[in-house]
Amino acid sequence: MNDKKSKIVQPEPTKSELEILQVIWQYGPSTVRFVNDTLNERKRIVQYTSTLKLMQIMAEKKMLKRDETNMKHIYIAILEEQKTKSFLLDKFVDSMFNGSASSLMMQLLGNKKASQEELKEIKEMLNKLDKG
Amino acid sequence: MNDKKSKIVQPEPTKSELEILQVIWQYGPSTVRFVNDTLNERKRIVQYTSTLKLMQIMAEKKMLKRDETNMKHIYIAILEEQKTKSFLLDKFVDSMFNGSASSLMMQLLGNKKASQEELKEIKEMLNKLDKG
DNA sequence: ACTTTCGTACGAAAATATTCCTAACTTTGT
DNA sequence: ACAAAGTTAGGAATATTTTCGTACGAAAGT
Repeated sequence: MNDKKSKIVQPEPTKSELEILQVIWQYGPSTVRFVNDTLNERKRIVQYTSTLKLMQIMAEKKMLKRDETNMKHIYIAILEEQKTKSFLLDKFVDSMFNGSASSLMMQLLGNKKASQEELKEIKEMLNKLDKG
Repeated sequence: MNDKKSKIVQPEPTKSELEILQVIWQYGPSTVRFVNDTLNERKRIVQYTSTLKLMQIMAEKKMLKRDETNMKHIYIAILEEQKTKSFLLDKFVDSMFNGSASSLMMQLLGNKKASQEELKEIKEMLNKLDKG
């Protein structure tokens, strides 16, 4: 085993890093300017250089990679949306609901978050799983 | 309006605070010693005084209150388990799945976390909701 | 050509969260 | 009575995350 670190670990994005990832996942490869504007619109006011810094750090951490061919660097997500969300959801379920998906559902169904609409969707989803 | 701050906000426990809350939620009012031992068993090594300090801070923040009648202070959860978990789940769904409970379910069902057993439970749960 | 705007790099400050050392007091065991 | 072990208080050190100021170069507008 020659590698210093042979274990590949899912890096765990911080809250702010996640916000940035969400933007890039949604819109694809983006400039700092675009990400920063989007964050300011939908989240909160933050200086351009703060977003820049964070995205640079994320590139170091290999969460993003960047295309430097042009002056305006383009940042591309390395962390995959599905894998990352699945990983974080797992951790969340583990720590909050002792690993029980159904406990989480319980909680969710007791929430206003789960509307009639969604309940229907969820049921359909389950039925599909059955048949498949 | 006489209050300095009339808005009641759900305090958001940090990761470590959450670990402590979990123990107290599970076992009820506890001493620092008990919480620390439990954390060391199931989570990770941490000095007694670290746990103590954290629990003191949590008391200041009104996440816990303490009974000081005896030398061994007893810490009691003020944050309610259901409310807190529901609140955090909400935030999680909002930030990760754009508020969509069914998206989260999707993800969950694609996980090994949702076993056959659990799928069954979840379905029963949904059926009960229908009839009720 | 000049000025203004926009971009990156870099370091440092600020804010937050976590850990633990030391001191002083209490209880327990011998 | 004394030593050992357990307890809290408080401050400080450390670690982590987040924010932003400053410098400087590139591009765009006039």
